[in-house]
Amino acid sequence: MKLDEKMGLLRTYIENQGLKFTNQRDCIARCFFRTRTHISLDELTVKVKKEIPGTGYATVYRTMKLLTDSGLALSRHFGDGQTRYENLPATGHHDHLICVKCSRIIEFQNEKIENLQNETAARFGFTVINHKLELYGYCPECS
Amino acid sequence: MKLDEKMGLLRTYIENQGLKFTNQRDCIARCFFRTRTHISLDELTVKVKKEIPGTGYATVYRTMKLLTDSGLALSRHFGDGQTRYENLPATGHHDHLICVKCSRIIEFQNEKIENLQNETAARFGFTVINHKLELYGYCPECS
DNA sequence: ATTGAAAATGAAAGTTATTATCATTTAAGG
DNA sequence: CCTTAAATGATAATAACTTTCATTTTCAAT
Repeated sequence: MKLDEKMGLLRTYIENQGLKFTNQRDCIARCFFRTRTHISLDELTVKVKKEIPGTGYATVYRTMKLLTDSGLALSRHFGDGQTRYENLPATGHHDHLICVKCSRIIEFQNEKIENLQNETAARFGFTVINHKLELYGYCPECS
Repeated sequence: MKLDEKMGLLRTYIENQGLKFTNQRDCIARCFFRTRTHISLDELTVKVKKEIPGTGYATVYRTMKLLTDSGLALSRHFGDGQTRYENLPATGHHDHLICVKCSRIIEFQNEKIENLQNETAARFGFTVINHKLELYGYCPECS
């Protein structure tokens, strides 16, 4: 999805909720949409402050809540005690390979795994709406 | 693995580390090994206090750290902001189906998924030592 | 059994990340 | 331009986890 498209969706979401589209929200969303990493609130706040210096952590926090509620961002926990936010995958869902030594994170997709997941869930009568698959181990450099 | 076997492993681990096997550790470990749920520190502390009333949260915390370090317990995060501890699966690894409405957790195993995971990781040169697969959705009662 | 050094304990304080509060400022429709 | 509800930023409150410290306990060596 293109940046403008995301910004449009955000604007719509905000208006539908009777909320207001502010400078800070615009800036925070753009900063976030630009990132390719799994960014934390602290890291994002630093970026945002470079563009709008006075911006408070609380505002970044609240805006990321908006973004996750609207489905434009995903929040995840990897193992350090921080919530990290990630952009929607370009195409379909993706999962993570995490190096336990150097903390490198690689993303991957595997449709076969997804299918098996749905099959398995169906056996228990579950309807899956989301999933999380993380493989922990050693990356090529660390093993 | 039988209870006695686990207690033996714990004892060995503790002795090898030059630590001491205390009443509290014995009680906390037994209480934990008895549970079938994903128990939190608070919940476990309640159980332990029924057997050794004075026991402090910090001791339970430290003992569960011992248990996870020694590999006799697994710690997990599901979505409420709590660390939960679970017993080693009886046979192989298992994963979780989590109902987003009623929070029910069902465990399952699927060897085919495991194999695909290893295959996928290998393509990136990763050596997998552990993984986490959680499927979020609606259980039969909630859907 | 007694003793002494090292470790464990429990209470309480300290951390850290997250969430809420509140006085002030701002967006956006009329 | 006004009004008013919402947003902001500073700060306080929470919640879960982790550490500290004075006291107690374990356990190996008497």
